[in-house]
Amino acid sequence: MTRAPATPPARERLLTAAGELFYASGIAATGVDAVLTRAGVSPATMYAHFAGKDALVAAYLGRRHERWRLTWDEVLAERDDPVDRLLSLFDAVARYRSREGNGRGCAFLAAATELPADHPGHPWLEADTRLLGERLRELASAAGLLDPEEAAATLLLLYDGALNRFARAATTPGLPGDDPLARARRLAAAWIGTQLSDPRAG
Amino acid sequence: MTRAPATPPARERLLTAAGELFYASGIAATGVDAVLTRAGVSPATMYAHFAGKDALVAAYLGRRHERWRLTWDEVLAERDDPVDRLLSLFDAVARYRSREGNGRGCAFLAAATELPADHPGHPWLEADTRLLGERLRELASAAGLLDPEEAAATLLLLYDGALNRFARAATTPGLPGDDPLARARRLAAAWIGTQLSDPRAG
DNA sequence: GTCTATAAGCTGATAGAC
DNA sequence: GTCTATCAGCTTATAGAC
Repeated sequence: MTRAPATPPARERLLTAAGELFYASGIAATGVDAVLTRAGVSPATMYAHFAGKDALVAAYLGRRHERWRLTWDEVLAERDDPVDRLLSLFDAVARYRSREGNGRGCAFLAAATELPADHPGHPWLEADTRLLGERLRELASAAGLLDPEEAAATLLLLYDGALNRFARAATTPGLPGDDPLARARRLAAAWIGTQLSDPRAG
Repeated sequence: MTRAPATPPARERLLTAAGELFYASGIAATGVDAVLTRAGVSPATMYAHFAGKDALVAAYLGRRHERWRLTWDEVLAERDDPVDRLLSLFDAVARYRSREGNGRGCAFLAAATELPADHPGHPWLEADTRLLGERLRELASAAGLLDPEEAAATLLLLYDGALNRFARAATTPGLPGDDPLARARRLAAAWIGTQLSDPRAG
């Protein structure tokens, strides 16, 4: 009855600990020792599961990308109106935040500033960028916007802005307590409105 | 005739080299050796000018903050119209970029993800955040906007968004080649327009 | 067979002595 | 300016517990 599961989640605990520490303190600043201690895993076990720290970092980024994509899928599945589907980007971020608690902005952008270009985790950064661009272009097109490319660029600007505000708020406590995500969504909705009603806008 | 200047710019060369390397490769990933080599300075000389790497990092951030502030001052001095003065934020970034070439987004935000909260350079990150907020509130107020706080938050969202787009573009080459800064300025100008003409907006 | 505990080697960076 | 001590972080090896 009180038996441990047949496959003890050593790898799982490593990924969880790595996710928390890498995101909270930065990748370079987080030592392997800290991850091992938090996960309660011995070095030998870790190196049996991952080739090294770089591989652990890559797995951390891959898992984060996967969860973000699933969250967005989930929100999209609840939306029918084409404009709502386009704006679902912001709702998905809100849900991801409430679920995983990413109070320090975009993990992929943070990783991009820390990792060299040939790091094994780098493909995940590009995957994130590509997913955002492609989906937004599709959704904008489906919403009947004249220039999907333009729409994607505008929404990405607001999306990146909101995430960056979170990152800045994390470093400077005294900031005004408004919600950047709600603001970004409002601005996006207003902009989409101008695109739908006035074909000459731009 | 070929005499070196009376005050050889050892400290200056160090700050220049540090600025280039820290910004391009990240602070944690850049070793002191690399800075010394690029500056052509010996370790002893460096430790005579700076207590250690942390102090060098703090000086790098301080200098960057100072130059950014001066650039914005410069642009502001050329603007008379209150709305132009409010939008000068984006023109100042453009000028700073063309002058210092910051192709990888906001150095302070990047530093914020890399440095621990008790790092000696941390006050500069807060100084940057404070300068942005205070100035924008003042300029928004002078421009006659109803809610300067709201205006500052909106412009900061767009400002952070543009800088974040630069950072993302640096990691993923295949992105569309539009100018996020021009887009942010356009969106800001349009939003300000709604605030001036329609007092009930929000 | 999988995981833990401990310890030691290696690399490179920081710091300081000469 | 050179050269070396010191230290931290990553990795691997050994030995034992469930």
